[in-house]
Amino acid sequence: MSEAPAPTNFIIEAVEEDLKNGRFNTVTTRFPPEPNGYLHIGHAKAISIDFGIAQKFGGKTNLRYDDTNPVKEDIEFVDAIKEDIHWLGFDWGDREYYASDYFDQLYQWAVQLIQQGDAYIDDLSPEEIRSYRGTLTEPGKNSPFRDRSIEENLDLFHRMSSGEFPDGTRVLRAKIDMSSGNINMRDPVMYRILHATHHRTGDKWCIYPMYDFAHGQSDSLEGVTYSLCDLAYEAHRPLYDWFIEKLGIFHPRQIEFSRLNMTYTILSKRFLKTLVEKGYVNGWDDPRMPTITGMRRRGYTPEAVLNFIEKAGVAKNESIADISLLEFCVRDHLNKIAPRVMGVINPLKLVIDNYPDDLCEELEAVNNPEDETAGSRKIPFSKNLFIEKDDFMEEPTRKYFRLSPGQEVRLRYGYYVKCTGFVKDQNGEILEVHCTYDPLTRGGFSPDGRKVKGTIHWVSEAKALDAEVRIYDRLFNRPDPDNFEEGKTFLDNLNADSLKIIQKCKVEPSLISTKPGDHFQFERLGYFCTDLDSSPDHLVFNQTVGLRDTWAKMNQ
RNA sequence: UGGGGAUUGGUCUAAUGGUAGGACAGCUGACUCUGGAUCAGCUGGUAGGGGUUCGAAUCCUCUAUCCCCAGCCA
Repeated sequence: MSEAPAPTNFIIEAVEEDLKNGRFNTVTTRFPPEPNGYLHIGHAKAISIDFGIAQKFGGKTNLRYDDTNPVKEDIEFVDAIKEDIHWLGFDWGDREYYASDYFDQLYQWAVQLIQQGDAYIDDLSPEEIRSYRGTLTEPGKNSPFRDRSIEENLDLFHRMSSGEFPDGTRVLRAKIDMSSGNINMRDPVMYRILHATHHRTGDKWCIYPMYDFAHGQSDSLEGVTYSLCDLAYEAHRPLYDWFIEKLGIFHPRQIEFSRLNMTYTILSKRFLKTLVEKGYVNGWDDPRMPTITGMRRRGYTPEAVLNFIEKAGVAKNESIADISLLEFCVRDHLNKIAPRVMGVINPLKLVIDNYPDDLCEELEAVNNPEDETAGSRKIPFSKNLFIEKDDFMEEPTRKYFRLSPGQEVRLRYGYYVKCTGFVKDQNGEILEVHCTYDPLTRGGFSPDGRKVKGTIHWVSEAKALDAEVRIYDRLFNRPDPDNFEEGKTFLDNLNADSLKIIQKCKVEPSLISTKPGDHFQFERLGYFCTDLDSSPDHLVFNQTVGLRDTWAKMNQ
C-alpha cells in the first residue's frame, strides 16, 4: 500500500504561517452547531476540519452550541449532536460550551459599545429598518434615532432587557456605516427583543444577541484562535473583526472554506426537515438521509465518511462532490473489515438430484479473504438449496457464466454442480432448478483441474433463516435535486424507487446472533448492516452499498 | 449597474515563475473459489483575449461565467 501524501490545504498553510510569524502560538478551534436540527454530512466536513486542524497542531477543539435564538432551538437536538460527533470519533473533553453561557458578558459588552458611542437603540419597525437599509446598489440612510444620547441609549437598552417593550419594537444596532458597500456593515442589529423561553436560560432574558454579536465574542472568550466557517460568512468577517476591535478583546482569526455539496443529495436543513415532516422518509435516521444518524443506520462507517471528506478536499471553490466517491470510500473500508456471509435475496430453489436426501454437511468458509485474522466458519450444505434468481437463465445470453441448462458452476465453498433441468409453472415462472453434483469437488476444488467460469452463492433450504432486506437507492433521481422547473419543487426530483423492502430473503444460520449495527458483505451482492429494527425473530438488513458490478454494467 | 469570493479533465484536488500530477468516475487487459478485491495500462484539463518573462495555471491587464450579501435566522 502506497503512502498517501500528507493532505494539506490553504487553512493548514495559513495556520503554519501564523505560528511561524507569531500571530498565535497555540491552536484552538471550535465546532459551533445551532441546536435546531440533526447533523448531516456537510457538518461532518466542518467537524473534520475543526477537530482535524486542532489535532494536527496539538491544539484543542471546543464544542459550542450557538443557541442565541430560543424561538428556533431545542434541547432535543443537543444530545443527538453530541452522539454524532462522538460517532465520528472526535471528543471535546470538558469543553462543552453554549453561547448562552455568555449572555451576561455579551450584555456588558453591548453596554460598553453604547458608552463608546458605537451602538444605539433604534425604534424603527422591522419594515422601516429594511427600507432604510438601502439595496445592493443604493446606499442606506441613517435612522432618525441614530444620534440619541448615550444616556438615553443606556436607559432604553436597560428597559429593553427588563421586559418593558414588546417584541419587535426596538433593537440595539451597531453604529457603523449606512453607506457601506457591504450591507452587513450598515448598522447591523446586535440585539432584538424576544419574549421567549430559552432552553437553558429559561425566562431570564427577553433580549437575545444576534449571531454577529455573539459568535466572534464567544470565540474570543474561549481563546479560539481559528474560527473556521463556511463561505457564507465571508461577508461577515469585517463585522466579526469590527466588534472584536471595538471591544479591545482577544482577536481570533476567521477563515472560510467552501461547504460540502454532493450529487443526488440535498443538504439544506429546511429541505431535510420537509422530507422528514411530510413523511417522504422515515425520520432523520432514515438510511437514505444524508444525516450522520442516517448514514450510521445505513451502515456507513466513520472511517469511510472521514476518508471521503479528506479525499474531497478543502478549498474555496464551490464544488459538488461525486457521491460515487463516498460510495468508493464506504466499499473500500467495508471490504477490509466486513465479514463475508451468504445470503440470497431473491431465492430460487436448487435441487441436487444425486445428493443424499438427509445428509447435511458442514463446509468451511473463509470469513474475510482480505483479513486472515478473521478466520473461518462452518456453513451447512444439503440437497435442497436456495440460489439467487439472477444466477439461473433458461436461455443464457452471451458471456453469462452462471447456471443454465447443461452448464456447470461452483457453489461457493461447496461443490461443482451441473444443471440438468428446471421446473416451470403455468405462467412460465421458474419454480426450481435441478442439478447433479460432483462429489470429488467438495470445498470447491476439482481434482482434475477443470475450471468453471461461474461461482454462485447459496444457502441450505433447511437451515436458512428468513430475513427482511431493505435496498436503498439514491433519494433523488437527478444529480442536482435542488434544480427544478418553475412551479415544481425539489420533491418532484425524488426517486420513487429509493427504497425496496424484500421479505423472505434467505440467509445463512450464523446470522442468528447478529446485533444492530453489525456490518457484513453478502457475497457477490454488497455490504449490509443489521438494522435497528432487527431481532432474532425477525432479521432486518440494510443494504449499505452494493458491490461494484461490472456484469450489470456490461448489460446496460 | 454596490461589496465580497471563485474559475485546472465528467467530478474533486495538487503544482506557491521551471516536466500540469493524484483520486473518483469511465474504458482496456491480467489475475481470481465473490463478474468483488488486487494489479497493469488508457482516455481526458489550466474559462477567453492581450501583456511581462528565457520560461506563466501561477505575475499584470481586459473580458466572460458562477456563488454569497438587502432576517429583529445562523
